[in-house]
Amino acid sequence: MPKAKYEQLYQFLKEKIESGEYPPQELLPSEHTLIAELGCSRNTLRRAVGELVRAGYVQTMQGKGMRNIFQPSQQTTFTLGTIETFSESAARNQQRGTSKVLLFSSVTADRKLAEKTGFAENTPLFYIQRLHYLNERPLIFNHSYFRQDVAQGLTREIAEGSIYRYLENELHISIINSKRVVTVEKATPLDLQYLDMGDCNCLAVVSSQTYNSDGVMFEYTQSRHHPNFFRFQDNAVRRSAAHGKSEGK
Amino acid sequence: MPKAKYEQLYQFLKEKIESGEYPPQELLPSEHTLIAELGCSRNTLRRAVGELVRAGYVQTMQGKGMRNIFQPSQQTTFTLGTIETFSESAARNQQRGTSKVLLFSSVTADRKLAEKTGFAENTPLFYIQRLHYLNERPLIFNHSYFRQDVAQGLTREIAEGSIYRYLENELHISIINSKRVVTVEKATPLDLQYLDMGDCNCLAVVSSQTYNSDGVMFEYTQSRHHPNFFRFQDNAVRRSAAHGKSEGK
DNA sequence: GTAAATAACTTGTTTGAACAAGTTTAGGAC
DNA sequence: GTCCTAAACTTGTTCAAACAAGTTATTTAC
Repeated sequence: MPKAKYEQLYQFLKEKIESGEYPPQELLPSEHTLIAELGCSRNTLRRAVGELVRAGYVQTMQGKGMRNIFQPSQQTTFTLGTIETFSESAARNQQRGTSKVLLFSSVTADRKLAEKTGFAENTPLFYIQRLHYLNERPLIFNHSYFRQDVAQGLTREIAEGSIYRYLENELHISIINSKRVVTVEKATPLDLQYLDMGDCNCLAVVSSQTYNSDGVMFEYTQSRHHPNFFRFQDNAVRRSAAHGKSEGK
Repeated sequence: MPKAKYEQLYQFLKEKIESGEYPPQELLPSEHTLIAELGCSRNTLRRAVGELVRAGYVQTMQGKGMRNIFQPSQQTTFTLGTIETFSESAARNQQRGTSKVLLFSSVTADRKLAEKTGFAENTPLFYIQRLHYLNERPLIFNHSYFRQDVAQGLTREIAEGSIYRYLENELHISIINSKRVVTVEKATPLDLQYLDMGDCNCLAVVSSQTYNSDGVMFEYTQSRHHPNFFRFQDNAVRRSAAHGKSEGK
């Protein structure tokens, strides 16, 4: 449902690449050709191409062209750069995700909690513990804190479903961006109790601070992932690199 | 040394934000104002702003403006979206990084190694084990594989210094992009031997496949990070989100 | 005073154009 | 043939303009 033309072009080219319509490791048609083919301006095409580069589908080289570098192993559970809920991500991978609320409570941020989460001291918060299952396996143990004055009317029943749907559709809060940090931590007794971790004593922890359109951080969530099923993907682009000389053929 | 104007504007605004010249949590001057102030076109300014958004410095809201959401805890050891060598990253954090080559050898990819790395079977490779220290502490155990036909003339002496400097400056190879995956793995006896991990039996593993301008993957590196010192940072932006309504003041 | 309509902002998208810079191809001198 | 040069590509950057869409402030009608 993207209405922006550059989003449509991005999706269109992405699907053509994924389906193998453009031969792997080969150059795509030039900008000039694509513009004529797709009926758009150069700027709009380049915007779509820029996203393909960031997503790791193509690499562009000044003077040469753009090369298809897609490899079909890319479908993974988690992607970077976008905010996705657990259920959205599960659906995208055609797997069944379910969630269980272990705890729904109200707390006030003390010094220690304020330090950890980034909320101001004495802020009234909802504290929610949730367990996420993928195909009946408990994989993620979630600790979430929501500002009570922003997430007004949040209940345990809502948390059983989708909190974000409530925030966006009912409260009309717009989620803008989320700062995330991935670390590795020792497992707590609680982790060991709920996640079936075998003999691993560490897990992957994704801490995220989420902001709304007023610039206030309204959510802090710590997602503790089962080590064997955690996978974070990224494509890095070398900035302002001198491009290589041709080697002929 | 960035010559592109939008890069200069990005750096300029980034530094102004970091130094507190723009008040935190407040709106920055409007595009119109900044254009007049900086002497550039709207497109060029917006390109710089787009990078600030991706880097998590500002959030933009249609109709409202752009808000400074920088928080000074952002200087960490590793960043996403860019390719940095260990020494570059250490220097940026004003810490002393040293490296030691544990093994320099030639191998040929068998089926298992080909499966793991993504190289074709029977590809001649350099296999290098390196240990990276930060402030005398061993933190990263690196397993690198380089295609011999691309990294011609690579020696143990070069690996003691900077491999990338050799590839870029001597061989004139241009590194374009790198696909990375972060996972958590059980520590091997080798990990335990070299990294002082205490009672943790898992570590963070960053596997990366790096491509040159000919689209050939010439490097596969598995970086095994000490769990207590691993930190991966990211800023996610909610795509095509409906922006929130004003709440007045 | 209140509320609706309007104007004046803000950022978001798209187009067109020109030039810069890197690569490949074609042609010419020898 | 070889080598150099020039032309014809390619992508990269910057500018200018117009309109769309969301928000805020102002004006107008009652």
